[in-house]
Amino acid sequence: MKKTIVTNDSLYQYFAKHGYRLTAPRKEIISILAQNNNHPSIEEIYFSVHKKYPSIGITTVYRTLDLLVNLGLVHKFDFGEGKARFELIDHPDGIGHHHHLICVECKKIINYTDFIDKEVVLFKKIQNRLSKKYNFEIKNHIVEFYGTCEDCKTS
Amino acid sequence: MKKTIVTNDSLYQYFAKHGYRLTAPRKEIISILAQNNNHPSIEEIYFSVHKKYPSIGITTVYRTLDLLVNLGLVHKFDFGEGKARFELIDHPDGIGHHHHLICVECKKIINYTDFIDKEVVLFKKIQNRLSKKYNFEIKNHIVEFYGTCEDCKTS
DNA sequence: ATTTTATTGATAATAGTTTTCATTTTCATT
DNA sequence: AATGAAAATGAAAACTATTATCAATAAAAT
Repeated sequence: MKKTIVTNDSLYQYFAKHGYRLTAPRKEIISILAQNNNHPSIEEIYFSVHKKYPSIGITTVYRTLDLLVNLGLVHKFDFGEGKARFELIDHPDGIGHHHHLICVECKKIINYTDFIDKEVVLFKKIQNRLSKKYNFEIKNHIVEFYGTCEDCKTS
Repeated sequence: MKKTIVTNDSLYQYFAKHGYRLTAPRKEIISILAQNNNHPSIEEIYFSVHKKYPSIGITTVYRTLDLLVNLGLVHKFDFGEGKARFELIDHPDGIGHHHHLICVECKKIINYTDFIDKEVVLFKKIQNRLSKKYNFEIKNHIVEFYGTCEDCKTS
């Protein structure tokens, strides 16, 4: 799946502009996220990165994800499993953008893209108004439907 | 703030139907939630309930909230603070329904109701299609905009 | 009344995340 | 290229929200 990844150069600029450094472990973590749109957890990211960069510590993964969230490059999800999950933010109207159906029982997550167009058009409008009204710089949004999935309805 | 609270009787029926009992601590917890639309945390709920019902243990609060979420009466939020927050679910088109703006830095939460009508109309349509397509029983939805608030933009 | 089943509360255990701190790396400036 | 300042890293310890355990209690069914 193709993501609208920024080039290393412009990423570098972006980090520098905010006073941070685009180091090897950070690049590796971003690269893993770019290959993966299944909202991986810290542990999953850690293991993936570890293959290419065995010296990495899990603390760095935590810190990097935190940084990426604050830079507005990554979104942090909590689907009720007791651990966070992460995903690179595409342009909200770009390829790859999706919303979620979440089963409150088994925590299964379904990505859907139906209606995304209509949702995005509405949200763009809402976002403009809200950011002006509250002087709030909106970086991304999430939409989630909670309920019971096919498998858990019966049992 | 008025919530569309079910009466004790019908609540009782609802619990019974699912094989649960509407006990004193559970009633107290629900009552606290009904008075409070500021998404309280477990600890906050615990302290509130404790005033009226001092013998309650925090474990019961955890368990009850978990139950209420599974029954579809309460929504569990995670705003990135490392702890959950809860809120009674109103009818999605009813009074009190709101969406959120969340500051990724200071975790401040702004409830907004602007555009709720349009959002709700669209979501009702989406919800119908999704629940059929995925055979998923949707109980509620959330919409959240993430970004940087007024105060944190400058610093 | 009695039996069964669900619920409760205290405690202990778990797991995800954060803090601390000494070491290393990166970048800007010689 | 060498140096110094600032930022980033990794290991370990500390923290904290949440969950599991288990004996005691309360509620419903018989």
